[in-house]
Amino acid sequence: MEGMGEDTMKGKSTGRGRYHHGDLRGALLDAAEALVRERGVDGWSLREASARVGVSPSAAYHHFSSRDALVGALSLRVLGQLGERMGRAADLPAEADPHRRLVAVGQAYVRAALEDPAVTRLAFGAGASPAGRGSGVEPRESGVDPLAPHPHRVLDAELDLLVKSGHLAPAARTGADFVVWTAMHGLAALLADGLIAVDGPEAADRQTERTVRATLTGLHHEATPSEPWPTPHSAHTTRTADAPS
Amino acid sequence: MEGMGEDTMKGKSTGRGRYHHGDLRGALLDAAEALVRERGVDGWSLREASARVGVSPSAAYHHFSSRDALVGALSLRVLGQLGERMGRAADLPAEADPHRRLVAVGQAYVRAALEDPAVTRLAFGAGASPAGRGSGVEPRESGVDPLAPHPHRVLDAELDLLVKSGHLAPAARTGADFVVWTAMHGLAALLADGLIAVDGPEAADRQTERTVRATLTGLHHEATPSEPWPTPHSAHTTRTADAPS
DNA sequence: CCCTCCATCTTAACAGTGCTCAGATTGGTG
DNA sequence: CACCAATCTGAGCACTGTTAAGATGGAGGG
Repeated sequence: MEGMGEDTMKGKSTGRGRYHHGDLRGALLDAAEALVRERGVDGWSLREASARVGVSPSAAYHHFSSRDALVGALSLRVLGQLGERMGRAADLPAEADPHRRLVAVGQAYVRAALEDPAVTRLAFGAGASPAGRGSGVEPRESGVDPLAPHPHRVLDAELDLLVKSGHLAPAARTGADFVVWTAMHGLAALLADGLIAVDGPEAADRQTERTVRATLTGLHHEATPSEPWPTPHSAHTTRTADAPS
Repeated sequence: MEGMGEDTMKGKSTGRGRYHHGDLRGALLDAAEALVRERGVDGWSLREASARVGVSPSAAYHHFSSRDALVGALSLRVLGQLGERMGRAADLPAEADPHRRLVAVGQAYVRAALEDPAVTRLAFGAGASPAGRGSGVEPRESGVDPLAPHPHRVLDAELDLLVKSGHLAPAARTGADFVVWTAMHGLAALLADGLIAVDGPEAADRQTERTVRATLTGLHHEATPSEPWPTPHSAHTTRTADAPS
């Protein structure tokens, strides 16, 4: 779905051997994303990404001021894609019920974390790195579709819709976005970090639905008893701190 | 509260110059934790931690099979401390109301993330690293109080109590721990990753209370309209992907 | 057409990293 | 006291992020 189409202009094919790559910045982002997916958030190096693109290590520094900047840019791109995905999920004509729309948004959010845990982890965590903020020179945020909405904004719009349609009391609207975001994000983070395991995307969807609905109507007001539940990857049981020789 | 008391047995003082350190493993964990606090999850090196303890870099490898193993052990220790903290918060005689107990547990969880974002991030994220699982030799999980309960277990017990006291329908009990954990964890993760900002611990406490209560009674059934809300550190606005020279 | 400009990329190098291995140093045990 | 096994040291390897100085070649003006 990506990784092909390395140069959009000019002839030739892979860009290997070409001195001027065409879109090195994008290619580096692609390579980094693939590496993150393959080997985890930190299981790769700038040099490796450069080599994969067919370029010397220092070439990357003409597009990103540091490795952290690369990660930050990738984070932005992934967050944008996530926002788009959420928006698309909400606009599916399947069911126009505002509750269902919100559930769909949450499911898109959580599924992304389930399908691509490492990339999602990177996307969420890039802001906390020490050099994350002020390492750059110029803010020109190229490479990212500036129209791509942040996940939080998509959620916010959805809640407005919920109020307008009379499904949420205006008094409860203030800050409700954070409550719902928190719920979605918690599930996504627990899955991405491997602290919880579910078997299959459908199970994740059910869990997401219950979580989102609970924040709206409350666990107290549940009708249907429910099905198989996540299993905790209990760190105390599973993970071990080892001592060698 | 920690970092002092380097050698519990034998005389001398700092352990510097002593060939046998006494408790190098613990000292390394302390140093690593301090470094994480000071410079972020990845802003430190094994060598640096070793140097801070006054020991050669390779000494660490007699206690941890790799750097990742150190991080994993630290994660376990921090999670244990978090569990204890949650348990303590629940047992405060302040208010015995089961709802309030659950809120207190959540507040302990979230406050930890707020006070020590980097360490908390490490604690949660250590399991997802590629070498996290099978890198070790022997599972002897020394150094960690084996009685320290995992946060999830504390939460679970609290929900049982909620059912026993008639505040939660048994039908809704199954999987409710995951729903509540998800909510707490989402807030903690968003705060630790800097995707949300609140001003002061009290604001965080209020947000936590609302979040936990929402998962129980639902946003729909809220009575009191509420106060200042978190501000999104909107990544699209704040963070920038930079391009040099 | 050529020629200059300058963004783009390269080669070379530096300090610092995780990790290994052969050997020095010890506290405890026979 | 002598030994042993645990503990720590020192040197060294392959690799990392990052920087500096020089090569390359596409774009635009003459």
